[in-house]
Amino acid sequence: MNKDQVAAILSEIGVLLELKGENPFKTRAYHNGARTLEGLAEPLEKLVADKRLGELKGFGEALQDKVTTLVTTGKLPYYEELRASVPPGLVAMLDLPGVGPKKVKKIHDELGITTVEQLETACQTGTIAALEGFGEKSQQKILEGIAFRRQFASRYRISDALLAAEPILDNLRAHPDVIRCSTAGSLRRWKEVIGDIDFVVSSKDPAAVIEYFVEQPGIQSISAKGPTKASVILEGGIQADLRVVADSEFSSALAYFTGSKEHNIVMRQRAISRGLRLNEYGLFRSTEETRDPALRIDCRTEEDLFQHLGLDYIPPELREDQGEFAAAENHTLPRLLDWTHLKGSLHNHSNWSDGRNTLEAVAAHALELGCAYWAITDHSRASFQANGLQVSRLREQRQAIDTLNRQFADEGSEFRLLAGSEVDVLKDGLDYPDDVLAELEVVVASLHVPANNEAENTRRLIQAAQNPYVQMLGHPSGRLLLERNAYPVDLRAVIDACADTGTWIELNASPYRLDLDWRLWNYARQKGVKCVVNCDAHRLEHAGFLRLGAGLARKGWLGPGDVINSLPLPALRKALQTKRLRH
DNA sequence: GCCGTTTTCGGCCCGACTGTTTTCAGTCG
Repeated sequence: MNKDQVAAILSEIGVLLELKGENPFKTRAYHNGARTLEGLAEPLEKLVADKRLGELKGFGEALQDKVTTLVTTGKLPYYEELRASVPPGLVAMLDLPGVGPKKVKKIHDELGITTVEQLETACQTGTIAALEGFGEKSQQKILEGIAFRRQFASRYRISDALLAAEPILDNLRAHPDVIRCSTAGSLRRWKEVIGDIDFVVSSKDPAAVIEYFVEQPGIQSISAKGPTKASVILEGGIQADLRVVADSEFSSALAYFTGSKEHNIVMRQRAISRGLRLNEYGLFRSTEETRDPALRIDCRTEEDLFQHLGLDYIPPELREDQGEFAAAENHTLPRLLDWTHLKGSLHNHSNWSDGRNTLEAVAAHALELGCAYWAITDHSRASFQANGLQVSRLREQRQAIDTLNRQFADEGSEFRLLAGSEVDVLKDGLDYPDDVLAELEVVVASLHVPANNEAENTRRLIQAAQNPYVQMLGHPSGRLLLERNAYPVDLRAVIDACADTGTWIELNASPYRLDLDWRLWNYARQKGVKCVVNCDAHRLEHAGFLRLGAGLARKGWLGPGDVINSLPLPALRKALQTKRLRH
């Protein structure tokens, strides 16, 4: 068993003990142990073999024994017994908002409820509201939480869809009978959440391609298989549809299956107004329903298709009927950001707070990716749960960063870490005083504990934007895709305040966030507010989120000129100073 | 369950929110 597997089990033991009402310091010992293992620099097997587990902070006799057993035998009787003694439904209840271990325990102990379904029934009959410590509102909130989960049962974050789709696309592309192929649908439009994956392929031998498709690795079941289309369910539950067409039909099929529905309606209307007809089989010189090849206008590519309808090429990300037609007619579509324009990320964590990796490892990884800079913005002190930095540790970290940067300079490297903070936006202001913020190169202000009140949250974010040392607001809506809605906040008012104060807004590129939402970026751009595409990286591989964030920036009509971290380091340093110099 | 001694057990434990309370418990980040 490797360290991640062992850490997951320690963490689960912690959760199970919480549900049993164990001493909270004991449960925390397990959670702490899990986190220590996750951040381990050397192989856990070696540590166990050398009997050096006791050197780890927080590893006493009990944890050393349990981890040693897990690593050497792959099993732990204590864990298995514990797990058997707690109904799995209780663990699932913990995912509901406002429901923690104490409440689950009460629901279980007093009502004998062991599943989420039973809990739902108990809410509907008013049994939960009658429990001591609960009331109408908690009962309602639990019901809403259950409904929310059900509503998103077959929705997937774009990162998961890309991970499933790209290997299949690569395989299709390599197949000898495939002429052209692409993803389509919401995935190609780069929606943050998708329902299913669509592929469009052109081929002279559709049957061969269909056969090949349904035999791809990672397919759980085949739901439909015909001469030109097939549907499968992938492991993980995502449905994937393949449509095979003749190569002459490829551009119109691709446009048709890419959508959006609203975009396609306007496209067809434009065709009709020109005495043409557009459908998935082509663009035809007729207003009648037809597939007659003699009437088809030759459109080899989507570019041709748009051109025949009097439009510049509209990138798939913009096909939402959100103003792209007017811009394509007037030749004012923006030149969109490409993820290779990005030179680094300005909001990231290290193991000084809740990140997994050391400063050295983070810097080495960013350098290897070809970044010019990478900001370290660990949590501020109020984020206690994330091991937020007291001022003294913040200054200590700054020294460590300076030391690393001197090494880069000595080696002749242009790469630099930037010293910063993700400072909490608290009820009465920021978590560090201005003189401390002034010492930092990069300050991201984030609201982690919102009020249940739109005006109040809006006020706090605007106040944060007004601080001269805050260059940008982090994940301004607080949403977690498919998990939690945004907190109530008037984002247009916040954007206006950022425009007034010269504050940037983050496009948090974590697949759970993708926040600020793409729907608001065009508004922000028109107001002159700059975007920063940030990874919010907590481990090395999160640097890959830059690609996701760039996709969503494109969807928000942003070009390289709108995105601060497309600037090279000297220009970036200057931009970081702009707001401060005004004071 | 761990730590650090005051060498045998007490302390560990931020800040803010909601909802259920009438001064606080539970939850969350």
